[in-house]
Amino acid sequence: MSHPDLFAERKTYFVDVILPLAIAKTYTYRVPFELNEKIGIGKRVIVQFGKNKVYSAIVRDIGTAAPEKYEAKYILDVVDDYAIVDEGQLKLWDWIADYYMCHLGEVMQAALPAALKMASETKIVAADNAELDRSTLSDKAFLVLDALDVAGELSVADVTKILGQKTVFPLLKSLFEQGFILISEEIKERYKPKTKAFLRLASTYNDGEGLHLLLDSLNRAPKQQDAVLGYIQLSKMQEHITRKDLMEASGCGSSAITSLIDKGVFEVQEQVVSRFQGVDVLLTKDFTFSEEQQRAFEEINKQFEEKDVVLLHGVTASGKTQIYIRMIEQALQSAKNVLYLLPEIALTTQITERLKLHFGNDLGVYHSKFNDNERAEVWHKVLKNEYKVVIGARSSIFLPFRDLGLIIVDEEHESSYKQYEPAPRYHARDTAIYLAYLHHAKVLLGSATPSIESYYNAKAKKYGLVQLLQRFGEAQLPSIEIVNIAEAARKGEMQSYFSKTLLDAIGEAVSKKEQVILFQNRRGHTPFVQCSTCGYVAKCINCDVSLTYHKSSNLLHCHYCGHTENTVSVCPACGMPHMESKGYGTERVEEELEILMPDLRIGRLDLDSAKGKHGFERIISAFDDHEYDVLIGTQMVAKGLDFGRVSLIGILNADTIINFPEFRAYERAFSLFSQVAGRAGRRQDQGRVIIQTYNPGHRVIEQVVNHDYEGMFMQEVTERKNFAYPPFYRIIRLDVKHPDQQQAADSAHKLAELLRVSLGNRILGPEPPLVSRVRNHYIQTITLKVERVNININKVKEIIRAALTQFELDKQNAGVRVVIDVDPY
DNA sequence: AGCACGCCGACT
DNA sequence: GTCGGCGTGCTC
Repeated sequence: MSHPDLFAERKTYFVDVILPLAIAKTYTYRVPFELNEKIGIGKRVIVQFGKNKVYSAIVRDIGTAAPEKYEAKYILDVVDDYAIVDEGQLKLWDWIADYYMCHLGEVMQAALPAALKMASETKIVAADNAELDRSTLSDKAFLVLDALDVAGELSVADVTKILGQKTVFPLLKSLFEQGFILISEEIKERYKPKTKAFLRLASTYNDGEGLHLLLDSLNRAPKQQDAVLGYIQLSKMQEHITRKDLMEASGCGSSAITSLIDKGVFEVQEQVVSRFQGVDVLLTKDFTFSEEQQRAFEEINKQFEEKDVVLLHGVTASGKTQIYIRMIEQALQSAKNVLYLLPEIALTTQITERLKLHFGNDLGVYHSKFNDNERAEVWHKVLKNEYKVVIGARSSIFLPFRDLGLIIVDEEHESSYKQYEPAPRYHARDTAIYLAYLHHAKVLLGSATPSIESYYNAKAKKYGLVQLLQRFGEAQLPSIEIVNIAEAARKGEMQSYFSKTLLDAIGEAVSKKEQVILFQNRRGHTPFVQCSTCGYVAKCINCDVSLTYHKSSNLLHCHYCGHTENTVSVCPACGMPHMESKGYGTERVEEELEILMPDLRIGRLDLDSAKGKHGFERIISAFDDHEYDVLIGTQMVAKGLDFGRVSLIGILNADTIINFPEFRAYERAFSLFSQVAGRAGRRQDQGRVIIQTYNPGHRVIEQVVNHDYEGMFMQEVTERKNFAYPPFYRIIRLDVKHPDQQQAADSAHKLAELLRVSLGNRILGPEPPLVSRVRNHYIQTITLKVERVNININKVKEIIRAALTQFELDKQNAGVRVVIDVDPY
């Protein structure tokens, strides 16, 4: 039977696709007739690109005009039955590529979890799912699984060979979705989540009849009967029943239960349980607002009537989280979805647990410590609108939201919202504001120490502003004391890196069974080793930085490229055996404190100790369980963690942070110290903070002591205005990189001149950055400062693009890489 | 990003 | 004489 009208309708379609590559253009492919029905914007298609590379690309546009200058290749297949990104998301991608001056393909790379980006070199492995039924599978699927059993791991290209066909993605996709295979990324997990074994009655006995039969059959085992009856009783009251629960409730012993498990009456189910159960007393499911919170909540809503963005400036422990929860509930009531953004590091902790308590299965969590299969799963659930609320880190702005009503950006000032490497170098807070605009949603920014930009926008009435300047309940602001290190040393009151004041305070706190956090923003043992005879400093062979000694590995580490080398006792430059350790990182602080106070139980939290999927949580929960008296850490300890028993915070050396040569140094120091200080005394007692410094009179120190955010802000604003920094100017940074120092300098110079033609003295540099060589590439930085008013930033970007095109045309700049960072942090 | 094509040095 | 170094340009 033929359908003539259908044939008459047969059109040839061409699709523009986004490839997951750093390429400027989209590429046009031809759609074979048999795929006409399946094609759609936002679906993945399999295309060959170049000689023998196959990618999954995203359809961006569909048209009917054939390209004139070349013969379009056919798309090989359509992977998806439904679009995995919608047009709104594609608009967001466009915006990011345009605003942050990168390629669409790079945005796609950042946006999609790897499991949705299958390419020919992607590895697949068999899932650990022996009980899955293979009998319904097609011959081809069977063949793939068989091969996997033998080889353990296959690349997509291998599968192509095995099957002798080009289009394997739909098959792999269906195997992935049925749980037969995993897309290999991080399947190895070092630390298992905490699980508990629960009992469940086998499903055959779940109905009345089955149960009767069971009880009859247990006639001669009264204890087992009791156990089953006890289970039935318990299951009416609680969802999860442990062996222990059942033994207590039914009065029967362990052996009766074991027999029942052996008989298959009970099934044992391992369930992941939270490590943070019952930590929080402030936040039970039905909390009541303080008057202050109620006022803030109402105020936010009022501001939202006029403003799309509201900044909630609330001191630490003022109860912002409760307000967020109310805001979320409110959005859900109007059937809107919510995105709650947090910095990566704060996310792995208590807040997630609290929100879980509140929103249960309506809550999705998304961050980089999830392996890729988990991320793909969240993606699909968001797509199907199964989550009402998503809590996530930076990259969760890319999830395929349906109908966002509210985006919360918590810890709005956090620099980790900005992605450095690789492109897209986007700022999740700023991107979230655009995302909200696309959804006609509202944005609530929250911070105890707002970024200068956001606070400025609030003061300028661009954003709404709501302040919450009292701590919740009884909690008081901590008292902050300053110790002048130079003076203490003169009086002989310094032992190693600790003043007498600090040591006494530690002793006192610990004797009261309270806990202490010590803050030293440097990891490793010794930041550099130097020869005391000739001044030689051990440096990285690839980068222009000193090597940090790590005691745990007994190696010198480069924190920029990861290079390590052996330690030396004899100076390689002058041959004298006078290599000395200079400075101190967290490892050394730990070591010294152990010597001074041997009875202390000391934990350490830094990038090194928090490695692995659950490394961070392991340390945090150990500290929370009071397995340590003291936690020594880098800025990781500052991020949104609440510990009820911490009464003392020590900042060992404030000066390294304050004196960091960067225009945001004071702002950062202020917020970092305030955040760290905020960890002290979150309950009734006033916490105590001790800051050791060589500059006790420094204005930032004084502002921290006086909790004077406003003062810090006013002074910063004045300086930023005088020296042409944000929020008054935009900054675009261009890093010119080349393995040869002279080449990097020459090319950077040329590029700067090209830019100056139109942009004049808005162009600064080139000059070598703080670390002028990384991974054997020399760097020259050109900085562009553009007024916020009266200048069309898009024109400026056009000028930059034109200059870059011209720059690349010049053969003398061959091999030079230019990295653009818009709004660098 | 990958990969082929292409033009100059140390080897069978 | 060739194998192979990675510089340059293209991929629908």
